[in-house]
Amino acid sequence: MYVTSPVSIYRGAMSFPGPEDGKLSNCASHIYRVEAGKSVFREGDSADYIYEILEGVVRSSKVLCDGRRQVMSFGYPGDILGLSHDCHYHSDCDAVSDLRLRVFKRNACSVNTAKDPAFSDQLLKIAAAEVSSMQEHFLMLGRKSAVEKIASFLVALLNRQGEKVEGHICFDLPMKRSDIADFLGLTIETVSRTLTKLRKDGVIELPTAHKVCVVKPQLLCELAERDGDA
Amino acid sequence: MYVTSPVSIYRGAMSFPGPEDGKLSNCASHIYRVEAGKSVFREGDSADYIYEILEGVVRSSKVLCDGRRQVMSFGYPGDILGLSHDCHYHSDCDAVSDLRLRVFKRNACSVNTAKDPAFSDQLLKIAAAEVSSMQEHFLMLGRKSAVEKIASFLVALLNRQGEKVEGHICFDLPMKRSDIADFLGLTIETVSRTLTKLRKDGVIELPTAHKVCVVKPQLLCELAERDGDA
DNA sequence: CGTCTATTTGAGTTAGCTCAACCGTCGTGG
DNA sequence: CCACGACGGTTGAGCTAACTCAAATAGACG
Repeated sequence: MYVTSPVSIYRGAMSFPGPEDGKLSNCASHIYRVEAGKSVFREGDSADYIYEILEGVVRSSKVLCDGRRQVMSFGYPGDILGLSHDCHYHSDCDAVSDLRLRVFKRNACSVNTAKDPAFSDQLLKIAAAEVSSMQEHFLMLGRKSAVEKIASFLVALLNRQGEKVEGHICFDLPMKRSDIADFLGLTIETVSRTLTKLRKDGVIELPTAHKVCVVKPQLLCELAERDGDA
Repeated sequence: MYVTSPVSIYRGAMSFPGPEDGKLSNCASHIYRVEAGKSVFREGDSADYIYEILEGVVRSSKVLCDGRRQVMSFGYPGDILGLSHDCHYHSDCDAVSDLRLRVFKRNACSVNTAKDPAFSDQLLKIAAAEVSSMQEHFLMLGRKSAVEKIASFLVALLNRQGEKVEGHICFDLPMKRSDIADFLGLTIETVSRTLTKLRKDGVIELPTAHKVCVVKPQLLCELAERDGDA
């Protein structure tokens, strides 16, 4: 019933309806590059900037004191990072791949970056959409099996990133298995085993560990919703 | 490290920093009552109104086609219900107890209820706070044990609702066990067993099934973060 | 070629689930 | 007034999906 993207729309962060570069362009901005593996900002940092992803993939996460981690979202081009209701960021944000970001300076401790009603309204819409998609993620974390979680994740990436390659729909899986595990509330072993199972069942192919080709998209979608046993 | 409220701030919905009645009062509004057990709105309904809870507790949830349910949040007085980025609500919303709501009419399909920049900015702040607190819930759903989940839940209610009663801090638990289970991603049996365990360990008392007295708040907070075995 | 890290695979364990029985409370109707 | 049924909550017993621990394999890089 709800196979809407449980990825990409989950950042620590807000999402644009589409990668419509320039929506925020009425504000002073400049371009910022971040190398894969480096941090964009940390939880608790002064939230001085809002970022729009132009290129690359980011990971937004939180950690418990004992090291357990929850990845909140993966951000893709078009997504917005760094909205906060107070002066500080509320999650860590790291570059999964090399990034190109557009940076907007915030006004002191205001949520908005500028006293521009249209801009504020745009951010509100983004925030409301964000809440809505986070709710999908709740369903996944709380109520889905490992197979359903992995399938849902792949379907989301497929919808966001998929490209036709000789009959199959393929996409990159730039993040590590541990990132996927922490996103779905699983262990790396379970992620690996489940991907292997989907491969053996002929649902997907894994040309490399970071490349997925979906052989049976229909079946994958069904698995995302109900834990079929075929 | 993060024992901030994983409840109440999670509605399908947005939250006020505090129960500051009247913040939205620049808009036409009236009062609406809903009986315990009745629905306020359903997922997919036309999102014509935004609600502020004046009295009572609401449950916001989503269901999968096979009936599995995830409760997103419980809303308490001061919380805002019904924000949407498009024309429809994105979760079901039901009265856990008798409600008194303040109702605001939305303008067509705009997120905002009125062309009022200050109001819009207020909603944005609420939405950003909402996102931030939903992230805490992610950590809980994805990474915490049953004891930690229940303890976190009780701590959140304690912070929001707790009142001193002869030494202990007590509060109501108006929702059913199944609501708690669907909120925490557990079964009713596990919720019941875990509450019993906390009672037997002397952490809490349960005068009735819907009343909690916290005997050892400090210990409860520790359990909320790390699954101690005492 | 060797080292380091990521991933996969295997074997055994367990937290939480399922199924089932039981109990208490409350409202209804004889 | 009491019997009865419905519903919500608790408790028990056994099962299983996912976890933990451990080892093997595969790339990536100097």
